Amino acid sequence: MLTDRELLILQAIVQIYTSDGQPVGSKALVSQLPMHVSSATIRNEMATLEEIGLLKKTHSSSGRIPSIQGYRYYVDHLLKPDKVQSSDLRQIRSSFNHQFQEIDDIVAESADMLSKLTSYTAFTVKPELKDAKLEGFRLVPLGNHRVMAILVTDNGDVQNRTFKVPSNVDPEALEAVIRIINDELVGLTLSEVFKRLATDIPNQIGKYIETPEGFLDVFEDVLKKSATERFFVGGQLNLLDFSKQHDLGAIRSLYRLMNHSTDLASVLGSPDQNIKVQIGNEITNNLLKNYSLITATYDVDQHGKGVIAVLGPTSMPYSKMIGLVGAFRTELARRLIDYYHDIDDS
Amino acid sequence: MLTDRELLILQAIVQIYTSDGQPVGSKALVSQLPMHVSSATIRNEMATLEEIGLLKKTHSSSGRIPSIQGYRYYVDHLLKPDKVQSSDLRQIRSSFNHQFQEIDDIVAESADMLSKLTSYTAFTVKPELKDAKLEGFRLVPLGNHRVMAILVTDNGDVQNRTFKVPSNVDPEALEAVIRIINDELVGLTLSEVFKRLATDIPNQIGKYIETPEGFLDVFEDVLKKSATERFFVGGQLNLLDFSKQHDLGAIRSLYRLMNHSTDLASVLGSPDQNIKVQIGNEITNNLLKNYSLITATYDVDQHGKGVIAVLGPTSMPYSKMIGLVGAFRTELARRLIDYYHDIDDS
DNA sequence: TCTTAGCACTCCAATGTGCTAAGTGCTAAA
DNA sequence: TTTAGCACTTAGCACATTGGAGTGCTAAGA
Repeated sequence: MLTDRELLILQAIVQIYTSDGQPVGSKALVSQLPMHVSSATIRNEMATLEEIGLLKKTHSSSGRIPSIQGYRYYVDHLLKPDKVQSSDLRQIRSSFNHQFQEIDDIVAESADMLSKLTSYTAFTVKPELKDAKLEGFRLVPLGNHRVMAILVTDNGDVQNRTFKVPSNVDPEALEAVIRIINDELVGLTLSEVFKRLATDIPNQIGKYIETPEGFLDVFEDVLKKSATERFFVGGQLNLLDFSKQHDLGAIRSLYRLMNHSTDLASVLGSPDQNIKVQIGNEITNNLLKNYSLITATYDVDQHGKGVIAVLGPTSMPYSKMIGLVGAFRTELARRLIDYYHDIDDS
Repeated sequence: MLTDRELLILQAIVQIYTSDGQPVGSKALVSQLPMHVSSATIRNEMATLEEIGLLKKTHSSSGRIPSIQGYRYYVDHLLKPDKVQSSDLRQIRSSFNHQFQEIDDIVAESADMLSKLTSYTAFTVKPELKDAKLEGFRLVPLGNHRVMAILVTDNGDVQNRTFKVPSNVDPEALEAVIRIINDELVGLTLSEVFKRLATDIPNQIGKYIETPEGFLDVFEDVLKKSATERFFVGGQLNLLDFSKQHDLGAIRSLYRLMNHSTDLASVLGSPDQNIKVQIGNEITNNLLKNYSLITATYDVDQHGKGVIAVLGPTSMPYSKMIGLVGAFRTELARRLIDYYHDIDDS
């Protein structure tokens, strides 16, 4: 069990180190602490904190910096989120103050905004579609045997994809197929749609089209697209600033990671209600073991839940960041609820 | 006028420097030249070449490196394009050997491929659409007063955008508008379409919709999208490798440049038939004054012309790069002609 | 007149040295 | 338990030293 003074020292070291990046020595710390003790005393306390594993040194005579466990302890027990600066709040609100035509625009804009506010790299994930219902499916002939497939879900998402149909498929058959899909699939949730596509639908369609597989591929493609295109990244370049390692190979892999939606999905993980802080090697992905990740869900009522996240150095100012992420997610949720409100009512 | 020996020396220096990156000294050069002369002779020749402005030193007692003019002279008079390696050619062809559904996929893939082959940053630009004709325009109602506008041009390009219509617009009015557009605009070139949109079309539409401006905006948006989304970039991260300057600000601006289509348009310039090499400050954009840019057009017959480009260090191996770019553009053109062939015939 | 060996000179890059500032651990006294 | 004092460690910086690769110049030879 830690004494009050040890807690104070740990807290001070985390705060100082995360704000100026320099290891904290005993003398410097004396002036920053509320009570008056000598530097020697601090040294002793530091030594015990190091023994416990909450602090470490960069070299044998250096000041102390928090270890992963030190950050962990700080985040779990000592931190209280900063109130977000009113200028930041104003900036968020004004950037949300546009007329957006599509959700994607809002969520993409959010990633940029969040990265600007934090000066780290930010991720945003659209509200999950799993429970969304298929609201409409259209095939629009574009001439020359090309067709655009459009899929609309009840939470306003629109996906499309063009493809070619074999020249032996006649327009009436296509009409019939659309009718089947509209009759059988519209109104179901997307996961149910997937199930049906794997079971009875191919047979029904097979009556009209000789090789239904190709056609179903298109349908699945569009569905998959709406699953994979949920991820947005902002401030990718900021990584260059806060990533001290100048190992180009590592940075390159990171960029690849950030642009690969399935990898991102596994990193951002399954949303729970709280703001989650993962520090260093606590992050599942090995590439990120020298960074910290703050994730939070946002809740758009009946339209599902999405995720926002900030990736920065382990030495980030956690209290500020957590405050910011917390404020941002409520603003984003509010904006999206507005958006859906407009759609539903019009 | 340069003597044969001076030419040989210039050529050798460019080749050595572009392959190993080290300034070339007189002694090292002796062993690389076909004839036998002493290092002192080389030194004399180098001095005159420096006087003319084709070589320069990095410091007073360093070996020589080519100046911008030196590269220029080399590229204009001494270089002959390398034959492209058969492994590279195989790689290009195999990557083109897929079934692509959209031109964009082919052109985007090209940018990646070209950057991989060169290990520099590559740009590809879709064939120009200016003379393309509007082949079809559709408005597809998606429910909840949302509509998707789809625009098809005769060279196979498909653009789309969803938007909301005011709730006081009734479906029949929309039908009427589509009919007007199909009757009046389909078949015209895009530039003619733009003209009509600025003149008489608003009046005609005004009969059916109270505020035609919003609607026309959408139309223009879609047209603009097809103009701005012509640019693809591959291997952006390679910039980190070959850009020796570790000035993060500069790199950041470069990334911004690469993702800003109008800036890119001005950098890549107007295509002419030859492969064009711009070296250092010959490039119009100041940010690129420490790089070299190789641009080439590719010709897809009646479907227009596009551009490919490679951005690398001024000390790039020009003969290899020019050979590669030359081969690549013919392969790309061939692949696109195939693509259009499939569309037109089906 | 062109080429070449020889030599003095220049500069970079690597290495080593010395110093300082900031830090530590330990000990003994308060 | 706290503190002052002291010996010790290390990073970081400024500075000097050195070796090597290169140059330009000169004078002699072809």
